[in-house]
This record gives sequence, structure tokens and C-alpha cells, in this order.
Amino acid sequence: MATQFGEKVRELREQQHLYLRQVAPLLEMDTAQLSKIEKGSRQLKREQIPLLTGILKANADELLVLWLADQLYDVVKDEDVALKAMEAAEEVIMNKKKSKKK
Amino acid sequence: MATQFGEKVRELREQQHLYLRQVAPLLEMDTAQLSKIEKGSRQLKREQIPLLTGILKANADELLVLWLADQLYDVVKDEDVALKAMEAAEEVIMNKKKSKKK
DNA sequence: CTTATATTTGCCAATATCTGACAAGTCAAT
DNA sequence: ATTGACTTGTCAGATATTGGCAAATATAAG
Repeated sequence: MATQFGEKVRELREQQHLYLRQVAPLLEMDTAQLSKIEKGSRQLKREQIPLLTGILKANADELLVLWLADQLYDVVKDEDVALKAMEAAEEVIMNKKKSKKK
Repeated sequence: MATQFGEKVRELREQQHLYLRQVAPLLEMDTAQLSKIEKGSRQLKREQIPLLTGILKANADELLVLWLADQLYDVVKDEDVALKAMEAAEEVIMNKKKSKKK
């Protein structure tokens, strides 16, 4: 249930001495939703990550990477072949990268 | 649009000299759907993979791994930090594995 | 023990996304 | 021009996710 992303958000929010009730409105949601996001039972929208990064003064891609990692983990979490699948996906990504350098 | 999974399914289906119209009913769908799956515009349901593996005489986890890899790729395909995210997710998986060996 | 503040949880209507089914389309061979 | 294999478009219905509120819980203070 807990997510890397949610845990990091909470950690950063507490470091900044901010309450849910202060941060939530900046993301146009209520405290209940943000609470659920930190607890991992809801997902923040991808496009809100940059805003949250600013609010929490996180460093550049920190939150994005954790958010993505959570999504990836979700896909394979119950699979015996999780790591094999990850490697297969990585290869595809690396091939794309190479060929994008037209 | 094309998927590794879809391409492999097509390849295997042709190797077995089977038509869409023969395979589709075994998966309880129509040929249009199966066509889209091979083309990558629709997803086969996770739980149907073992059945399809049998039908196409694929080897054990081949199709499952490709199917999962496609899902993973989908999460990060437009992200600059795709590989970083993959590595972060891999670490989580490897830690789970270790701790599961109670 | 009551109040106050912060957070969490449960619920459900609203919205978004995915799927199944069919019809119509292309393409190649005859 | 007909047939067979496959593809594509559409759309209602099924599923899943979200937003928002209200009630529950937790902690601290008085």
C-alpha cells in the first residue's frame, strides 16, 4: 500500500513544516486526497508533479522518478518474472534512445 | 503502436498456420479484437496469457514477459528519466525478493 | 473529560478509461 | 466481381479512478 513517492512527499512536507491543509489547496485538492496520496492509496496526476516539486522544494527529478518507479512496480509486483520483464523493457528503451539520435 | 507482445503473437500464430478466426474464439473474442491485440491497439487480459501460450505453443514465460514489458514500457515511454525510474523500481523488487525468503 | 487541530478513512456520485460487438473497410488471390 | 483474411471505426456498456464530503481517529492542550 505504501509508496516510495508518498513517503517522500510526506518527508519533504514535514521538513518544510507544512500541513496537509496548506499544501492540498495548492494542488487544488482537499486534505483527504493528499493524505491518501501520501499513504499510497491514490495517485497524484503525472502533470502535477512539477508543481508539487516546487512546493516541497524537492530536487529536480526526485519525485518524478519515485512516482514512475511506483507505477512500474505496480505492473509487476505480483509477477515471478518481474525482473525479466524489467530487463526486456529496459532494452526497448535503450534501443529507442539510440535511434532517437537521428 | 506496435507491441513486442503483439508481434510475437502474430509470429507464433503464423508459425502454427492458424488464422485469427481460428484463434479468436478460443479466447472468446472476435477476430477484430485479436487483430487489434496483435497490432498493439488493445491489450490482452493478463489472465488470458496462459491460455494463449498453450494455443500458440509458446514456451513458458515468453509471452508473459513480453506482455509485462509492454506494460512497463507504456509507463515510461515519454519520460526522460525512464531508465532511472526503471532502476529505482528494480531495486524495490530485489529488496522484496530478499525479504520474502522469510 | 472537553475542545481543538491534524490526519485518516469510508462512502458514493461523477468522470474517465477500457472493452465487446458489430459493420464496413482494405487487400490479395482467383 | 467474389471470396477469405485481416483491419479499422464506432459506440454503448462495463470497469476503474477520482473528487468531495462527512465521520472517525489521533494527539495535544486546557
